Amino acid sequence: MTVTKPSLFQAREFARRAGVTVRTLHHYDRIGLLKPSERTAAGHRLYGEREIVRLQQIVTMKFIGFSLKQIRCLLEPKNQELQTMLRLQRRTLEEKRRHLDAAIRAISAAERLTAKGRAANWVTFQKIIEVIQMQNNTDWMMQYYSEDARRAIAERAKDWTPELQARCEADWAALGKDIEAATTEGVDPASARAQALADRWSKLIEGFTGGNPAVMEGLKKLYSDREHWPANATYMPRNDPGSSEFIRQALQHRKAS
Amino acid sequence: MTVTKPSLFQAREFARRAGVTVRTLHHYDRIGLLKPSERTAAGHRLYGEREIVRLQQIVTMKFIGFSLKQIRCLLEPKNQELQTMLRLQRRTLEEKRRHLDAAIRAISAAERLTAKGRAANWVTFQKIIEVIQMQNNTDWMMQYYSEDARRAIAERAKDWTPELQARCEADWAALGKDIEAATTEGVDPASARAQALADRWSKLIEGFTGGNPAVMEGLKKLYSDREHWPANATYMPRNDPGSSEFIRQALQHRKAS
DNA sequence: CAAACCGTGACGTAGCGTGAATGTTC
DNA sequence: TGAACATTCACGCTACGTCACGGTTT
Repeated sequence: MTVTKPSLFQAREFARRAGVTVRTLHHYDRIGLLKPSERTAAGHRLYGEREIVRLQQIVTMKFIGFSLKQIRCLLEPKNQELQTMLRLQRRTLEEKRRHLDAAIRAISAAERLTAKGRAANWVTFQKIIEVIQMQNNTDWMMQYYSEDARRAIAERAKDWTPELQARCEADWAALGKDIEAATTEGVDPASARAQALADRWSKLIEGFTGGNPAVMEGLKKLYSDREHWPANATYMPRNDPGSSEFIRQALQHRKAS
Repeated sequence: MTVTKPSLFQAREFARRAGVTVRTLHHYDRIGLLKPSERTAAGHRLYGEREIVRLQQIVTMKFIGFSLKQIRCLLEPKNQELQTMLRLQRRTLEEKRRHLDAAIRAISAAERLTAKGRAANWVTFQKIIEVIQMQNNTDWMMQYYSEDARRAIAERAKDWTPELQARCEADWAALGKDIEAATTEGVDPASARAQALADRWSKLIEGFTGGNPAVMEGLKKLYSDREHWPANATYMPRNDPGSSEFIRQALQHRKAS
């Protein structure tokens, strides 16, 4: 009769089979995630078939991005909430991906700018990130918009290509830089140069609002409620009140004329 | 005459402006990334305008995903390789995003399977990840394909939608599961059931090769060179030689008939 | 006997969070 | 004088990598 082969593996071979290191096995042993089925007299670890399966499961869940603690929990036989955890984990990963995308877009924009312009400019770079962060926090910003405004924004978002987005980001960045230069040089808000800047500003704003008064209303509310912005919102010109004040004055002069 | 305002900030206020915590400032101080411009007699930190700029730069680069060590290096005035670092960092982030995408796809596929099937099945899950990992390591696998084969693969990749991909992943997963069941039950490779499995197998293979002999040649080389697969390649049935052996035999029987 | 394996510590990593114990400023 | 600041330790966390030192297997 055929004897069921015990098929025990030493650490090295066992680790190779699953694509992990021996140190990893030690670690999993210590934290109680995966213990050898037995030990030799000298204390060498021996793993069996069941351990192979378990290790594969562990590797699988690591790929999904679960922490070892979560994995230990999920592998308990009584545990039935894998479905729930999968959903949650997917949300988490999607969140991370949004951040990654934003970072990549920021770098790309910066590369384009430094490529055609001169040396890398920090202010420009930060402006870009402000804009991207803003786009990223769309959900939070929406609370400032009325129903009408939201519909209008959603409508315009439909034909909003990545190229358009990049273009827009670069424009805002360049404008921010120029305004900052103007303020530090002490340019008069009534001067022609300031008026040109104000023009570019309102053009860009219009590009976002689409001329819709409801959207502009929301935008105004958003900006005047500065003190309620989330603490981590470094992405708006709160650190540079000079620029927005400058634009405000320039716009007033334009209206007056 | 107007005196230039010193505008010094205490830790709390300074941190709030940049959206970081006081502890973070302590940390940056200790590792020499950002030191206060001065201290009060009691040792309280005081930060000036220049530090504001620097902190913003730090936050910006953190957003991009640079490590504090890299940031410290990049912020040295003599440093001129920002361009290079940006390019590298983008590559890194894109790599991470690929992994994230793969993980998300894996979860989605698993969710679909567990939704219509019964409880979550680990074997199925792992099969999915094998396939996804395989897709992910396209670059490495390409070395096994001839010029012709690569062109053919690239051609077919053009109309390769995510839906198709998901469908394909699920099919492979299901097939892998069924084969495993058959082997453990000791099904005869010559039996009708085994032939059905072999049929499904070759259909899926054909779906990838498109019937192109060059592609099939490469695939064969790839699979026969098992010992040179990267150590971390848990994504191929190396741990389950039984299944592939079973299919090999079943296919031979089919040829013979 | 030598090579190749095994074991157990124990420290290092990144970027802070979170106290604890204590002094300073308004 | 009390509240709200500030300071410096110092341990905790993730998932192992990387020695160091010494025993075991073949």
